[in-house]
Amino acid sequence: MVRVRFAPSPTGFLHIGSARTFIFNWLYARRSGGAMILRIDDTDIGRNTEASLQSIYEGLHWLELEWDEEYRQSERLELHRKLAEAIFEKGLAYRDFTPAQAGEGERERTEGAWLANAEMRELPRAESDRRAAAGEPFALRYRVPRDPERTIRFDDAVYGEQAKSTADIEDFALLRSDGLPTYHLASCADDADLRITNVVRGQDHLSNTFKHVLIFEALAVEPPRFAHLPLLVAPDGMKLSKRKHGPVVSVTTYRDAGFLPHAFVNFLCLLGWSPKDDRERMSRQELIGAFSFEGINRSNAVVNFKEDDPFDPKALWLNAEHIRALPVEELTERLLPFAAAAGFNTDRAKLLRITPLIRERIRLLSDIATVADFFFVKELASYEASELIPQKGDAALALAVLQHACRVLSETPFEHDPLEAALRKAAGDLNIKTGQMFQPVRVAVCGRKNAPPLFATLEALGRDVSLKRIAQAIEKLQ
RNA sequence: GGCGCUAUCGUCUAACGGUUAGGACGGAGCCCUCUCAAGGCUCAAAUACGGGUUCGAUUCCCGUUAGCGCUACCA
Repeated sequence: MVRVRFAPSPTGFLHIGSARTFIFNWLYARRSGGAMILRIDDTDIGRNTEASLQSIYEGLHWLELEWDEEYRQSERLELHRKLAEAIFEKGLAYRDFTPAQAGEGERERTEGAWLANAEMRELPRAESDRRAAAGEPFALRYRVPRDPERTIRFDDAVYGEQAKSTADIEDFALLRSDGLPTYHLASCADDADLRITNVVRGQDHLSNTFKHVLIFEALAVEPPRFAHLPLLVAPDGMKLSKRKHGPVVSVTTYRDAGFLPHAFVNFLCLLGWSPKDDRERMSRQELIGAFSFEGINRSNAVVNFKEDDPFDPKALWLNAEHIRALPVEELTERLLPFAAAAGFNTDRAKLLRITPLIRERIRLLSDIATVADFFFVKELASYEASELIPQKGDAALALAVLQHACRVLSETPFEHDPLEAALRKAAGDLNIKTGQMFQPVRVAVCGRKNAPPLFATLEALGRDVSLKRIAQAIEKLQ
């Protein structure tokens, strides 16, 4: 039974790289009929925030990603301590009474010194026990095999065979001097206890994995299968960080801008993974069906955002693709909150008529605010009278067109086909091109030149509004 | 500094020794057309560099360079 986990530390808003890690875990779990576990890695109590925790839940819920089990490391500290103790009793760890380094300061890197605290490593057990009993604080360090040195190995599902000499692994901490477990210990202890079969996480943990293999060995449990994911980086090649790159790395930014959760998941999947058959837009089922570790790349992927445009153009395109693939009813449902946020007075029934007119013209759900405003506002924003003048025409022609349109429209049924027939005939009456006929009418009713097809627009707007706006345009021209 | 990982169009990627190095986004152009979109077609655009191995390297090996990661009693 496959068991995978996503283990965020609640120290900031949900990062898109974290979301992607969740997704790859989830895809693998769903594909193999396994369990998806959410484990909150909150052992660093000082840095945890409730807001961050909420942001994780919020982001995951928005993405419509669900999990089967949930744990908090802070509630499992007994287990961590017990296992650390067991490792110590086996002689595979030692107490380090060196006071914790204050501040970050430059550490001396004289040859080998960083590897271990030789004095503490060799401290006789009796003395170690005495000092501990006397209440002297200590950190517990893993006693990495030195003599003879060994090669630690594991087979990464993405990066292949990995090997590292113990001569290059430092005596890392298992327990801090306040008794709390470090990430390495807590993570491995929980992975072992929760019977995690596959650890899928960011490549920044690739070199840590050797330490983890050592911990599993000390715990006498078979390590899980590892799969490391290439990192998401900024256009300058730097690892995406909440601090440096701000809102563009936050999942909620994409939600608020009007990305469809499935489109965003689709986009994230295509960063560092490929179905290898040129498919781009994929449904969730297709993603689950196509997912494999073999499809994962080994090099970092750039999220192509810019300062003036926070969204990767491909993400925008993919979102538009998903929008166009959505049934009108569902798209309308998704659009409703964005229409409300734009201050539009609307209801489901009205929006249902407008959705088909804008679905090919929006890339983000929030685009409804700028693309469909004229369907909702009472008064059109003011525009230049010159906009009403058609190609190869003048104000007089515009005026003639609008006056004629006014007469024709007041006696034409406001439905697509009759409107088209009437306005085409009107162009004939005036002996002008259809474009010259349509453009002034379009500007009059929409307030601008670029808008959805005219007849459907008129139909959606209705006779009263259309005629009123044409009358106002005529006034503007006089 | 040490250790590790990576390197194909601007970006995301395909090609697991033999291809005119493919697709997508973005860009340019054309077509369609009542405008804008959408759609269709076309074009420009890449194997970091140097050595090997091989009849033949994007692909395998070594080196260089560059980038990234780890090197905390953070995760």
